[in-house]
Amino acid sequence: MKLSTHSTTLRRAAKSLFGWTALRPNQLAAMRAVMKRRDALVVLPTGAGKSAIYQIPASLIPGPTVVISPLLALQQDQIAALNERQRPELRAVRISSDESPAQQAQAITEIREGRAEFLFITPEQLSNPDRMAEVRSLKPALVAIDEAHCISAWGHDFRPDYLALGHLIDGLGRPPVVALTATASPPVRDDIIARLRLRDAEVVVSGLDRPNLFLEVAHCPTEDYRWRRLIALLRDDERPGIIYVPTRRAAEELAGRLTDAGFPAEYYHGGMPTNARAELHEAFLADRVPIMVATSAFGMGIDKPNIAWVVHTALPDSPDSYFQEIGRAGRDGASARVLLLWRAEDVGLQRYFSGGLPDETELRDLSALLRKKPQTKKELREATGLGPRKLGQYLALLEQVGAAEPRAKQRIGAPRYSPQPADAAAAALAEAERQQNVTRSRTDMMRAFAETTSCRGQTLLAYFGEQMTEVCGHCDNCHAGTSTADNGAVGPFPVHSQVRHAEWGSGLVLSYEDDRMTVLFDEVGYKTLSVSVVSEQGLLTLD
DNA sequence: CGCAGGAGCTGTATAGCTCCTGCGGTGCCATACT
Repeated sequence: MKLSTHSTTLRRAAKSLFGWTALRPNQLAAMRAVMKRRDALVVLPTGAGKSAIYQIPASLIPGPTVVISPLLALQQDQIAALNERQRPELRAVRISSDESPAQQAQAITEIREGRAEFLFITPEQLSNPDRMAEVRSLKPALVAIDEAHCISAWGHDFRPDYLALGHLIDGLGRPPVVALTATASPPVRDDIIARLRLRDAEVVVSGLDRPNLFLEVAHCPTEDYRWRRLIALLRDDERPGIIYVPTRRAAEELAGRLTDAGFPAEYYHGGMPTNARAELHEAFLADRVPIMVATSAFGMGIDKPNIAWVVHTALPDSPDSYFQEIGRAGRDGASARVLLLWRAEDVGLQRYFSGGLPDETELRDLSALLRKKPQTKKELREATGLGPRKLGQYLALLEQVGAAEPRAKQRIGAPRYSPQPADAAAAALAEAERQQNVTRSRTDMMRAFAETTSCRGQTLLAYFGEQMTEVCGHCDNCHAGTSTADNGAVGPFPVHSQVRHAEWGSGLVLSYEDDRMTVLFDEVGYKTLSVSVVSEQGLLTLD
């Protein structure tokens, strides 16, 4: 049988290349989809052998594999791990701003001559049409998108080239695509599939419940109370852990204060020199740093089994970030503690980060400029006086509404049938508002998680579209006995059904909890509604 | 949006209040220097 042939081949390759004697059912299902040249979206926790899902099939399929990965440091680790094995069918090279033109040319040659299998690259590199043509000529047989949630998390403003990945894959000749991530809520999964334009994708999702993590939340009205809760945990548990703080300054100050108090701590944030970051990262992995105080910069690529606790000293921007960050604890299966110390005022910072709607006039002028002739970002910056950050955000928005597109030689122009500047600006502004609504509603959901007296495991997993039939038994509310056990609560509309609200438009029913239901609306984001009010007043209809 | 820190006022406590201003995350890349 053909399927079992693939399974046998895959198992044999796993044994030969990695020395593994078995593959997990999830791994095997995803690998078989890749072998059959089907698109796939894989949501598995880090450490579950996620990379092997593309690496093993890639070694078997003729033709090279393009690996799109967001961080150069992460790429470096992955390339080193592959090349350490000294197998030609696993050899990896890369093209990035870290390589000289000569090194870049050599990487291309190695792939072309079949001496290397994997080409690691960032979306920013591929968005250069000249680079794209070069990679396309290698005739890649597979594209792997690592940390695929970045498309949703970063694409909209921070790294706009992530948004264009669908186009970029088309530019490579549309080989099969496998997208991988450790966390993705249902709307984020949909976003990944839509943006990458995956066709009939095989979606592999593992169970998200982490029974060895004890979830705990404390409302901290004063700084002093927060400090005492933190110290209590550190006294209790001398194993290594991470403290997430909201700002760079908080990272430096808290690390200093803890060290003075007899808890040796280091700090880590994105404003530090690259080599210092690399050293700290390595020291933490090697158990030489017991306590790491960090901003969200400390994250991807931290695959350390014995992280025993994760503390947040402020409300994260979303359950997505929170789940990703607490997920780094207890990978070895040992019991681990997860503590959120928050105040309502924390929301202010998140509002600032999500703030700043574009200026419609500036958008219109930029759109008009693009219609005149294709220009480089530098030329556009000089002509408009916009900062690089703002310009990037505006161009991404205009691209989404069909009023901008990349051209050769790093220029950006207007598509042939692009809308009039005034229309483009209005559409782009509306899109920015929609994105802001959704982002802010995620923060609302994070706050709801912090404030709930129900089971936290159920609440968190409901956000990710997983309905737990029992209370989790590993959170503070379960421990205190306040978790209500009216499991499998049902309401007037089935979970995952499409509904419509007169004001908020269409949305997706995510979960029920007591008398509350959570709906994700396309335009305004997450909303929690009272089931009885919805029923009595007929607020929702099936869409 | 909310905070920290400085300025300035009050009005006699060499301190305490209020107001104002500036700041706040995540990382590619390119370019211009040394």
